[in-house]
Amino acid sequence: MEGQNISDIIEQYLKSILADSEHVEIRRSEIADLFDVVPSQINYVIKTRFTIQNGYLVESKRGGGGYIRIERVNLLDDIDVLNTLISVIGDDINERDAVSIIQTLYDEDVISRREADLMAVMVSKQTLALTDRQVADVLRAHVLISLLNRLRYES
Amino acid sequence: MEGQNISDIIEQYLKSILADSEHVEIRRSEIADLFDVVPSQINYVIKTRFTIQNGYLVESKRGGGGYIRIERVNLLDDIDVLNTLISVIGDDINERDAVSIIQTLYDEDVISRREADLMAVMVSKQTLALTDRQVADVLRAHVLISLLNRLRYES
DNA sequence: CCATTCTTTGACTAATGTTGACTAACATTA
DNA sequence: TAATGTTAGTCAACATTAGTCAAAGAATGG
Repeated sequence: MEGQNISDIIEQYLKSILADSEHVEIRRSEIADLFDVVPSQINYVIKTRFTIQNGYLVESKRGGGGYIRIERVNLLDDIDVLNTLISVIGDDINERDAVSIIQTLYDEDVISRREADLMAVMVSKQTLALTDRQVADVLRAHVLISLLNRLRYES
Repeated sequence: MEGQNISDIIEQYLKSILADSEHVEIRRSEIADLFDVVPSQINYVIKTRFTIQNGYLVESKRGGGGYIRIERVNLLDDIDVLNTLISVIGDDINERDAVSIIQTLYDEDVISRREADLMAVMVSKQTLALTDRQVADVLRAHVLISLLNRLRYES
C-alpha cells in the first residue's frame, strides 16, 4: 500500500514526527543521506506530499544553518468555498472577475471589509501596472490563487 | 528553534538587550570576540537584521572610543509610519525587505496578524512569479506602496 | 504492449553566511 | 599641524546551504 518507493518512506518518516509535534525542521542533506537519495528528492517529496491542500506549510532558508521546516496547520471550514473559487479562476483573470471573487469572499464572511479592500487593491489594474495586459491577467490569477490558498488555514 | 548560524545568534543577543532597553551600544571588536567571528560579521548582522525596515536606526563612530549604536525606533510616535515606510521602499524592493516592512506594520499595530500574512503572500516571490527578477522587484515596490496608501483611508 | 503518470537523478542556479584584505574616519600625541 | 594609533566600513572571494528543471527510469492502467 504505502512504502513501495523511497518517496513514500520519506513521507512516512516525516509524518511520524509530525504526529507528535506541530512541526519538523530538517537539514535537507541529512535526510537525503539518511535515506540514501539525492537532496533534490526531498524537494520532490515535499512538493508532492506536504502541500497546503493537505494541511502543511513549508518554509526554508538557504546558506549556513539552512533548514526546511514543515508545519501542520488547521484547515478551516471554508475549504469548499475556496476550492470552488480557485477552480473558477483559471490561468488568467481580469480585474472585474477578480473583484467579484473578493466580494464573494466577503459575502461568505471569509474575509473582513478591510481584508477585502487590501485584496482589491492587489488585483487592481493600477497596482498590477504592466505594459502587457495579458501578463497582468496571468499575474492577477497567480495573486488571487495565492491569497485564497492562504485563507485555507489559520496560524 | 532557529538560530543555527552565528549571525542569528548574534542577532538574538542584540535583540535581547533591546527588549529591555531602547538602544544598545557596542564596541564592534568586543562583540566579534565574544562570538569568535571577524569584526565585519557584525556589520553583516546589522545590515541584514537591523535595518530601518525592521524598525531600527544604527549610528556609529570610528576611531578611539568608537562604537556602534542600535536604536529601536517607534515609527508611530515620530512621524507618519506610512510615509516613513513608503519613503524607504523606493523604486524596487526585494522580498526580504518587503516582509520586514510588513512585520514592522504589525509590530506597530497598524495591521492585524492576518492582514500581515495576506500582505506577505502578496509580495512573495512565488506570487509575483515573473521571469525577470528586476521587474518583480519593481512591481513589488509598486504593490507595497499601493497597499500602504490604502491603509491611510478609513481605519 | 503502449501511453501516461510518477519517481529518481544530477547539473545548474539562487540565497544566505563567513572571512579577510583593504579603506575611511576619528582620536591622540609629538 | 603632522604622524600615528584606534576604531568601524566596504567589498569581493569563498563557503554552505536549498531550489529548479528536465531527462531518464520505473510503475501503472488500458
